[in-house]
Amino acid sequence: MWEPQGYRYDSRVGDCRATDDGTAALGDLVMRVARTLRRRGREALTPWDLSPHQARALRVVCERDGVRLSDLAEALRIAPRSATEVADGLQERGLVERAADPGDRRAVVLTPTEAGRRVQREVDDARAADSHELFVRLSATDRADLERILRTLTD
Amino acid sequence: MWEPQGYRYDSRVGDCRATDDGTAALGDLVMRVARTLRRRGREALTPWDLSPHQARALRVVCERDGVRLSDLAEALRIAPRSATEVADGLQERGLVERAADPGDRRAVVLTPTEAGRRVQREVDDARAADSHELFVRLSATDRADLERILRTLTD
DNA sequence: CCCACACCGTGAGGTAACCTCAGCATATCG
DNA sequence: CGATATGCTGAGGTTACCTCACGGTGTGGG
Repeated sequence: MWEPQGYRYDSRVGDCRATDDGTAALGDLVMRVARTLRRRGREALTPWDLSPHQARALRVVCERDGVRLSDLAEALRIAPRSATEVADGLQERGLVERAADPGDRRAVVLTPTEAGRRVQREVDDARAADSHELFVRLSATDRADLERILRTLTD
Repeated sequence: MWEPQGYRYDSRVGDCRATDDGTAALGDLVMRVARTLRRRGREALTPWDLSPHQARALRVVCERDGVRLSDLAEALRIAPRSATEVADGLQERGLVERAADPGDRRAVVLTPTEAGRRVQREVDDARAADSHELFVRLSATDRADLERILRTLTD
C-alpha cells in the first residue's frame, strides 16, 4: 500500500555516534520538527490548491503590495525566468494581476487582486492556527526559552 | 547577479499578527534554523557529489546492511519505482551493489560496497561536525533545554 | 543626439526527480 | 496446478526548476 503524500529533502535520521556531545541529535530533532511543520503547512494549503511556493509568492506580493517580477524572483530565490511561471500560476487563479510598471516600461509589477488579498489572509490565519496548535503544548517558559535559543542560532 | 545555489521549500517568512501569542514566530524560527541546517548539509555533501536523497539512501543501505528495493522505497517515502532510480545512481557511483535475494528470487537486495561504507562514514562525520559547529554556540544547559523541548514536540 | 550596452520579461527547449501503468518473473494459497 | 499477489523495471508523463536567445526598453559616454 503506497501513498504519494511525501516530498523530498527530509533528513530526519537515526542516531549519532559515540564521540558526540549531543549536537548531532539536535540537528536531527530540528529537522524532524521542521518536517512536521512543513507537512502540516502543506496540508493547510490544500483548501486553496496552492503550492507552498505559490503561497510564498502571494505573501510577498501582498506584503510589498506590488512587486516586479525580478524582485519576486529574488525574494523566492529562483531564477528570474521561473518567476514568470509562478506569476502565471497565481494569475490563472485570479489572485494577482500583471500591470506595466509606470516608472519602467520594461518591467511588470504584480499586484494582489481582492481575492488574492483575502486568500492570503486566510492562509496566514490557517498557518498561525496550525503553528499555535503545535506549540501550545509547550509551557509558556518553554516557548520563551525555545524562541530565545533559536534566535541565538539565527544571526 | 543571479546564482542558482538555492532550492525550493524555504518558508522562512516575516512576522506574525497581533492576536498571536508567539507561536507563529516559533514556527518560522524552526523553519529558519532547519533551512540553515539543510543548506549546510547539502553543501557538506558536495565533495562526494551526492544528492541529499542519495545520501539518505546510502545511510539506509549501510544501517540495515542489505535492503530490498521496496524497503528502501518505504524508508525514503517514495514510490517503489523511484527506488530503482535512486539505486541506479548509487550503483553508478560504485557505492552499492545489486544482488538477488536468496530467499526471494523476485527481490533485489542492495548492499554497500567497501567504498559505499567509507563514504557513508565520511558523510556522517561531516554532518556531525557541521551540526556541532552550529550548536556548539549554545551553552550546555541551552542545548539540553532545546533537546528536551523539541522532544516534547515529536511524539 | 545617438549608439553601444545593460536590463526586463518571456518563448523555446532541457533536466532531475518524482509519478503511473504495463509487463515479466517469481511466490503463495486454495 | 491455476489464480492471484508481489518485486522490479521499461516506457512515458508531470512539475518545477534551469539556460539561452530575443525583442522592447532604459542609460551613460562620445
